[in-house]
Amino acid sequence: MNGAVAAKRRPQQDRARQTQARLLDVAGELLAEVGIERISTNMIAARAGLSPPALYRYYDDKYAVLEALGRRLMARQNAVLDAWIARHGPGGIADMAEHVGDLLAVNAAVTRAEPGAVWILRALHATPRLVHVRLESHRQVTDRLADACAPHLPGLSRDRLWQRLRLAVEIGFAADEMLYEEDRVSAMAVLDDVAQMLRPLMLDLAAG
Amino acid sequence: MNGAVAAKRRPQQDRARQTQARLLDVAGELLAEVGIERISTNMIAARAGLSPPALYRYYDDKYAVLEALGRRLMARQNAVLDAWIARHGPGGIADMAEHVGDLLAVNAAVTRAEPGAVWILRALHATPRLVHVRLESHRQVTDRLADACAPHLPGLSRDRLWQRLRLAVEIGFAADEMLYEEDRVSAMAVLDDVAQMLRPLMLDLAAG
DNA sequence: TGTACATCAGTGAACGCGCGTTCACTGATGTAC
DNA sequence: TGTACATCAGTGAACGCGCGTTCACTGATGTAC
Repeated sequence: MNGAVAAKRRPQQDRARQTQARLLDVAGELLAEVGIERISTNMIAARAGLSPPALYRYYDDKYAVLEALGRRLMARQNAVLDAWIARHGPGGIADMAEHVGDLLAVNAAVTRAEPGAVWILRALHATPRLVHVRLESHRQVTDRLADACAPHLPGLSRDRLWQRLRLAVEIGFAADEMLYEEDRVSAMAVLDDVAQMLRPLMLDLAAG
Repeated sequence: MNGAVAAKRRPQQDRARQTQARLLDVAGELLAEVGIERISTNMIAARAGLSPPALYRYYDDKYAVLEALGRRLMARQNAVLDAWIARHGPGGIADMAEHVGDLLAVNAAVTRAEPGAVWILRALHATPRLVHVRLESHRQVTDRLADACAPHLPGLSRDRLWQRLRLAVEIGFAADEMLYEEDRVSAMAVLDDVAQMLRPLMLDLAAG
């Protein structure tokens, strides 16, 4: 009477864990090289040095691979977000507003480090069966920021706070993504400008 | 000795022009329904009530269809931009900054009117062979805005102006796109907030 | 330390399917007289 | 107004290919004694 369908079992051996991670690394590379509408399970397996069926030991189907890839990237983004909140959350809205540029910078660093990161985000965005992953992640980021801000804004409705931060999150990610295709702008200048724009949006919450 | 490869000849009859437009309409619908990695030329032709080879009378290949679809949407966006510039450009930076909300609103209206508009934009974004279309369009929008602003900002370097506006353009489109997947925010509130953020960014140009 | 055995990781070969595209063709439309 | 003819719009059938996925299997690793 244990578990109904029970997804995939987690790998037991070290070799397997490496293989599983390699599949994601390779999928990221391939997304960047050929895009979401050309990538295939056979391609991913081949590049990872595996035969096609091996992939199915780790993922239920093609979409499960891409979803796992997206979730891994977003978990890394969440980790730097948590670190930032731990450092600046206690200092209140003013402290967070002042250091919003740092958050953009560390997030950009995560994206830069992951192979094909920007193509992962775009693929999730452009695939109906996967949009929910990105959406959930952005909402989760917004939730965490709202949790960090709310204690310092006793008079403000949670809903209004959330909506403002949601927009800020979207803008932060959009600016980061833009840097990967637009080479006519300076990365530093853009991140500075975005920080400058988001600061009043946050401080405004405290004022209003 | 006329033209080398010469792309596709433009259709001569009315019937043909309607067919060509219908192919794009249908492609937009299908992008929204099945996404970039499931859409196919056979699918597009079938939904348009045509046999597969008919599509090739109008477009060289699958990517040409999607590119044409993207360009048609962007031409419509450019049209409302031009109207806005014609109305508010002569009034100077202050007038434009004040009415930036109108621009966001009419642009959002264009997106809303086109079937699958948001999926078109995402598909362009996620397909290596098509990214250049979106990039060119955003740059063109930025150019036009820079042309409108430059006469009122004699002291400012064109490059700095352009980079600022480029960011504003990206943010405007990102906010518009967000509205289609995030139902926890109010469209009006978001567009208002974005307008409020972009206003100082523009006025700042005049001041600095 | 050696070995028998259980479990885990990965393979070779194959499947049915729909893809993008081309060919030689037919039916529809427009034009000249 | 009628008709012969040129051009344009769309079709039926087929192609080779790589897709996602499954099957029954083999080789690698870990464990108990």
